[in-house]
Amino acid sequence: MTDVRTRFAPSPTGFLHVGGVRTALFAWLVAKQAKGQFILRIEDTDQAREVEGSADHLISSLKALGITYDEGPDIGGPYAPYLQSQRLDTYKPWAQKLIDSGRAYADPYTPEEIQGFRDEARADKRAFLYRDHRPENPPAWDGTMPLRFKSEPKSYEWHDEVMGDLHSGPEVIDDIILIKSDGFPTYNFAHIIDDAEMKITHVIRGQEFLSSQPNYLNIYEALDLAFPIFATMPHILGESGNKKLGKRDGAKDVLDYLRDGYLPETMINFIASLGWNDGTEQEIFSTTELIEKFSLARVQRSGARFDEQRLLWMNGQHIRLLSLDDLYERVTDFWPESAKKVSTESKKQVLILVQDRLKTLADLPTLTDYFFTEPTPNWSMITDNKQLSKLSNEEINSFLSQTKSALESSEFDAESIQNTLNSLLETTGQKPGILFSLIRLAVSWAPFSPVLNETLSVLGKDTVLSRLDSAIELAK
RNA sequence: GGUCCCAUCGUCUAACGGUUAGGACACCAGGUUUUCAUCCUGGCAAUAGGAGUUCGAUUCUCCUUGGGAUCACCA
Repeated sequence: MTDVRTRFAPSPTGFLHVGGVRTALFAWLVAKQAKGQFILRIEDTDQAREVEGSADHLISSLKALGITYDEGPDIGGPYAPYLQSQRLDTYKPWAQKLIDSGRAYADPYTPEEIQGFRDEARADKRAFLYRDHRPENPPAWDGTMPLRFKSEPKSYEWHDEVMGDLHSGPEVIDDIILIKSDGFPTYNFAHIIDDAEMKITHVIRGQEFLSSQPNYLNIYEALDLAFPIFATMPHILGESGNKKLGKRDGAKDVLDYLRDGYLPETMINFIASLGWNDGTEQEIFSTTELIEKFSLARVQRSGARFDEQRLLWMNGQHIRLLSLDDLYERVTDFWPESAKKVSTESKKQVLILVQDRLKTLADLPTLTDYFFTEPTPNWSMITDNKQLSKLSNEEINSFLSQTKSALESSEFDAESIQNTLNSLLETTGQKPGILFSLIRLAVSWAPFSPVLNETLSVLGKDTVLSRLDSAIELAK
């Protein structure tokens, strides 16, 4: 068994979105599982569509997600270069081979003439095939005209690791362009050569290439190349509508998800589970588990919709799995302004309390701001509360005052506070839902906060007492 | 339009031809002698339609319908 070698071969036409990530991820998983190699190759043969800087952007996106490659444009490898625009000399002999064997010829038509043929076919309600207009005596190819493949129309049956057994008829085989008049090869030609040269074993790509697959098979044969293993991924659909997720339909840059506080392992887990599962009821997978358990055969054939709600839930799950130190590392850029000068120790104490509540790292400020700075009282949080709104200001004043004096004489570790709070319930005769909600708001004025006794303990006695004072003032 | 691919709860999905069609997200209702976005329990909710094969079809076959992809000197 030869080494498994898979590749991700994007064109540098913009940012990397979840659809692209999935293709890359699955190819990566196949390679990792087999202890083979994963290669990044940039398909930049269309200078017109190229977007400045997107190759670098692609590279940093893969790195940020932890999808590491063994060979690539920035790190080189045995089959360098990995930028197609730098491989022009590689394609020439292969093109020549086809010319010599009579399987490629110069296309003498102007684009307008071809468009004319196309319109004609359309008017006749039949499919346009270039080979119907194949010139009888094409001129010698001098590089200024497109080089066309001279196809041999036939039926094919082939196997696809994801889609199963596929077939096609001769009517889909045509004389496609191998080399454009600008001297660059088309994707259709270049990827076949590169995959062969780079000894790629598995060609994993999106569904949009399925209909040109028979043409590729025809070229492999003309070139006398063995077929690699094919795997066609179904598309990821946009949130609304059934369209393939693309940049036009609001597909987001994966780096944006990371900036929004999603963990790389969440993105990996989520994207993998879009169209794949291991047959058990497990939902949360570490990247290591994914490498171990992934299989192309279990990839769904139908498209999957991208569901941000599920992504959000999954991110919370992954955040909870992190060790405190790891989490602390990752939230470095997410603390509120007010926490900037606070010690690591204090921030970690706060982090322990909120780890269970974070859904994205970006939730950190709203969840923790009041630990580091004086919160702005918002009395409507009391009047809008179903239970608290029934209390009169006198009652509020009284409850808070009793709380204050009880806490004044209490030790301030979480357990002592809990005892103090519990006896407070007895002396005031209030339900926890009312008394504790009141205390919570008085010290935090936040919509959500962690367990009360621990929150108070971390805030510290002085802060708690002074905030209770302020609230008592407000209730007067 | 031609060709190809696809079709289970709203969404992601599970189910050697034999299951009360399972799980997860979301939603709803309870619970956790403490709020809450955590956690726990429960509920709602699906095999697109029609034939056929079979003792028995979500599963196999065909038709219909629906969705998608592709028909570039883009990838």
